[in-house]
Amino acid sequence: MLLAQVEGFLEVARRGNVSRAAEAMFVTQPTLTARLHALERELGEPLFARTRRGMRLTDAGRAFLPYAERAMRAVRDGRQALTDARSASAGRLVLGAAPAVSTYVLPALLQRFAAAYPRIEVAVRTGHSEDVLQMLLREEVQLAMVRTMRHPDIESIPLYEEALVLVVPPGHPFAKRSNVGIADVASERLIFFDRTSSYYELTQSFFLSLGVTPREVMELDNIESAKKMVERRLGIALLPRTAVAGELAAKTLMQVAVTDAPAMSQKIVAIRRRDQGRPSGTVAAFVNLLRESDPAAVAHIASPLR
Amino acid sequence: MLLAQVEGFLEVARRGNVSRAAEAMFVTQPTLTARLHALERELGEPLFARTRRGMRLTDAGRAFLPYAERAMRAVRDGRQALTDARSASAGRLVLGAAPAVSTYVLPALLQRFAAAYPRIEVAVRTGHSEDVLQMLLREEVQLAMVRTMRHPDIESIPLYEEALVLVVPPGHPFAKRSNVGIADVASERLIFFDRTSSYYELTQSFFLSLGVTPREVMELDNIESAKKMVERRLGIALLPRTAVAGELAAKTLMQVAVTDAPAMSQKIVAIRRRDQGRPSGTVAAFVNLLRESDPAAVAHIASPLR
DNA sequence: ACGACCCTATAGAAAACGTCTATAGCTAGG
DNA sequence: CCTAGCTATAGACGTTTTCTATAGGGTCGT
Repeated sequence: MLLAQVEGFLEVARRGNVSRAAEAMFVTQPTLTARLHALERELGEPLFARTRRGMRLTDAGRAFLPYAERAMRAVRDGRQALTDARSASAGRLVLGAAPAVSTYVLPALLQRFAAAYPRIEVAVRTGHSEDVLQMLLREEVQLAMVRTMRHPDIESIPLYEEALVLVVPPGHPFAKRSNVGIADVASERLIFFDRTSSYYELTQSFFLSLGVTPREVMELDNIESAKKMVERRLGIALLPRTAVAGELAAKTLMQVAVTDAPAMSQKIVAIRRRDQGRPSGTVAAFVNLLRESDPAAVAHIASPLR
Repeated sequence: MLLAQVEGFLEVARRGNVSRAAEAMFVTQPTLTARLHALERELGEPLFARTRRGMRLTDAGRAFLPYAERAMRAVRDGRQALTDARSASAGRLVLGAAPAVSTYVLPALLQRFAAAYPRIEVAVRTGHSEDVLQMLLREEVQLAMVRTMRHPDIESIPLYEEALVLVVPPGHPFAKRSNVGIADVASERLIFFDRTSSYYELTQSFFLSLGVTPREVMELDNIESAKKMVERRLGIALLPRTAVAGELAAKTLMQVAVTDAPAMSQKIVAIRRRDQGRPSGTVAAFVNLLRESDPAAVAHIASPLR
C-alpha cells in the first residue's frame, strides 16, 4: 500500500470526483484512477461506487475512511514535529546534571530557557557525575552538565569553572584577617558534604597534598545543609561558589581568601554522546543558551533562595 | 513519502541494524538503506546516527518514531476493519424501518442478529415508509424495511406479506359466528390508527371499494393504543397480523375471518440504494438473516410484550 | 429526440523508480 | 594485523508509474 493511494482515496472521498481530485493533487485523472484501483485491489473490496455523477463511498469505503485519515494525519503531524524540533520551537529535552549544577545553576538557566522556548518540555535527572554519565551512555538523558569527565564515546563543551571557596559565618575571626593561611584553616572546625561526591575527594586530597590533616567536624550529604551549619557557626566550609552566591550577596556568609593555597576548582562541562551527530533541535537550542550565558554568573542573579 | 519507508524506519529503529531489518522485511540491505536515505532526505533530517555497531536513532528520529508507529497502526487497523466488515464480524449497521416493522418485527430479528454478530453495532431509525425512503436516499440508513415502494434508485428484496386481520375482543359476537361479512364489519364500531400511515389509506380505500362507509369510532396514532382499545371492547380493528401475534397467542384478542372480502395485505420489502453495489459486510449479513428467517413468523415467537 | 458535455475506464508508450548483485570503506576485536 | 561485521555506493535490470489520447456511457438542455 502506498501513501499516495491513501491520500488519493481521501481526496476523492472528499470531492466525490476523480477528475477534480486529480487536479487538486497535481496528477492526471488516469493516474488517480489507477491508484484507486490498486488500493481497491489490495484491500480486496471496492471503496467507491461509480456513478454517472462521480464517485460515492461504499460501506467498505466508509469503514476505511477514518483509518485513512488517521494515517495521513500521523504522517502530517510527524513532519510537523520534525519541523518544530528543527526550529526548536517545540519538543522535549532531557537533561542530566550533577547535584550542585542541578540545584544552583540549572534553575536560572531553565528559567531563561523556558522563556525563550515555551513549547519545549524539559526534564532533569540529577545524580553524581559518574551516574549521570551512565545515564547519558544509556541515552536516558540527551545532554548532561557535570564535572570534566573522560570517556571515548562522549564529547564535551566547556561551561564554566566552579571555584571552591572558603566560607565563614559573619563575625568569624577569619572575616577580618587579611592573612588566612592553609594551616589556619586546618585548625578550624571544618564541615564537609557528601562523602560520595567528587567535591569531597577534591577537598580531602587538597589538604593531604599540603601535608595538612583537617579536623573534620561533620559531614552532611548535601550542600544546603552544610551552608546552614556554617551559618549556625558550627564550623567553616569549602563550598562551590555557585552554591553560596546567594548567601554571599545577602552577607549571611562571608568568603575568605586563603593566601598560601592554590585556587581549587573543578571544570564543569556539558557532555553529549559522540555518536548522536551534531546537536539537533532542542539540544542545540539549549547548547546555544549555554554558550551565550555565563552559567556561573546566572547563579548570582537568580539563586534558588529568592 | 512511502509507507515502505516508514515501515523500514520502524524496523531499523527496533533492531538497530539495517541488515537484520532488511532480512526481516525480505529485502536486501541496500534496498532498505536506500529507503532510509530517501526518507531522511524528504524529512530533511538524519533519523539515524550511523555507528560501527549499527544504527541508533537521533533525536529527530526519536521525535518521529511515535508518528511513524501511529501511521502504520492506522493502516494495519484499517485493513483489519475491512476484513472484519467483509466477514461481518464487526462494524456498524444503520437500518430504517416503518413503525409496524420497527415495533413488531425488528426486535426479534435484531435479537437473532445480535446473537450471531455480537460485534456489530446496530442503529434503527423509524418513520413512515416515505420518510424512511428519503433517509435511504440521503444515505442516513443503509437498508430499510418498508412497504413496497417504487423508486428508480432503489432495489427491493421481498420480505413478507403483512396481512391485515380483523381482531375483536374475546366474547365479541363475531368470535362465535361462522359467517362474518363485510357489511357486518361496517356496522360495527371500528378503530383505526394513524391517519398518516399507509395502513389507514389501505383500510379506508378497502371499505370504499366495497361501497361500504365504515362507522369510524376512533383513530389512534399508534397500533399499540389501538389494540388496547379493542381489548377494552371499544370497538374492533383491522390490524397488521404481526402486530397482534402476541395477543392472538395469549387470547386477549381474537381473529375473525371476513368471508366475503378479499384478503387485505401489504408487501413488506427491504430496500437499498441501487448504486451501492452488492451488499457488503454488515448489510450482507443482515440480508442473509432476513433471507433465512421468516420475518412475519418471528413476530409470533418473540413479541415485544414478553 | 438528439447532440454536447461530463464523468470514469482503458490503451500504449515513455520515463522514473525501486531493487538487485557486487563491492567499497570503515571500525572494532581477536 | 587481519578478519568480521556493519553501512554506503555503483551500475544494471526490471517493474511500475505516469503521461497523452481516446473510448464508453449517461445526463441534461435545447
